[in-house]
Amino acid sequence: MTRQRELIYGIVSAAPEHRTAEEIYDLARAQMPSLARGTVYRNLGLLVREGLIRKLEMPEAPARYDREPGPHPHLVCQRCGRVEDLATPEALLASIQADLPGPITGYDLKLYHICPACRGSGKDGV
Amino acid sequence: MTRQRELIYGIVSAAPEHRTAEEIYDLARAQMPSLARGTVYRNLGLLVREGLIRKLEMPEAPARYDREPGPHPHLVCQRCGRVEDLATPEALLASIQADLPGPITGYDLKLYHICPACRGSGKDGV
DNA sequence: CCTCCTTTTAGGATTGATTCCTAAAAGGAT
DNA sequence: ATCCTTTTAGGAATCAATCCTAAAAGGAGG
Repeated sequence: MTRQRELIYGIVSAAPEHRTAEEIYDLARAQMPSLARGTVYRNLGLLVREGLIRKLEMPEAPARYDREPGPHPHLVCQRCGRVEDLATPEALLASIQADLPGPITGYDLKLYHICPACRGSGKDGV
Repeated sequence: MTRQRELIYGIVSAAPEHRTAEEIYDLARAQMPSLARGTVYRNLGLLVREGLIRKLEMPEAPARYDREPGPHPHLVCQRCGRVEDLATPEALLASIQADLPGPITGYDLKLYHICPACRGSGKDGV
């Protein structure tokens, strides 16, 4: 485990934020200025493949990384892109699975809303 | 409504396939060889904004377009990328909504599996 | 079927997230 | 310290998607 990978994993696993690769790159460079962008992408991919973190593809926006690798739904703000974790609706998935012929190997459930912060300000935000 | 837009909408709405912009571009050019790729993208975006079709963002792959604009889950093959529509699990969504403070403005549920065709062939496919 | 004005198109350049490439540096046994 | 493997830095390359611009097409009056 190189210092670079440890730093990157530390940033993702330390907080519940779901950051983009670029945000992680900026935070990491504050501690290791020579860190290359490609190294961040490669290590994030590695950590995902090892099952330590999870990658969240976002519509019309860069992917975000979740320190919680297990499957669970996400609540996404349509304005600012902020993401929150939700509890897995076991019953719902079981009932859907019951109607299907083959096994479900994974799922991705995103629920969209306008977060309190964005609802407050009348602005259009990101 | 220009001939180009009618052609593009016709291709998406005619079949239950969930095609990529590139596939739609190829099919459309068979009938109108001068059609530009940018025109396909612009019109697909327009049709989505008008609510006539729906855009499906796919992980690590180009977006696909669904002739059914209403919200519903999708069953996605992890090998070949083929997409099928599923019925909306009203109860599931209602129970999730009940636990949240604000209104859900939309959702995206993808269930992953290996489709029968891909399961059959032992191959690695796309 | 002219005219004028607005919208759309073709074609190609551009963008932006992400991946790939290569020589140099770091790991990490022994 | 040595040797071999893995990883990194830095920058080029990729690719879906968007943007740009001059030319073409709509289309409302007449």
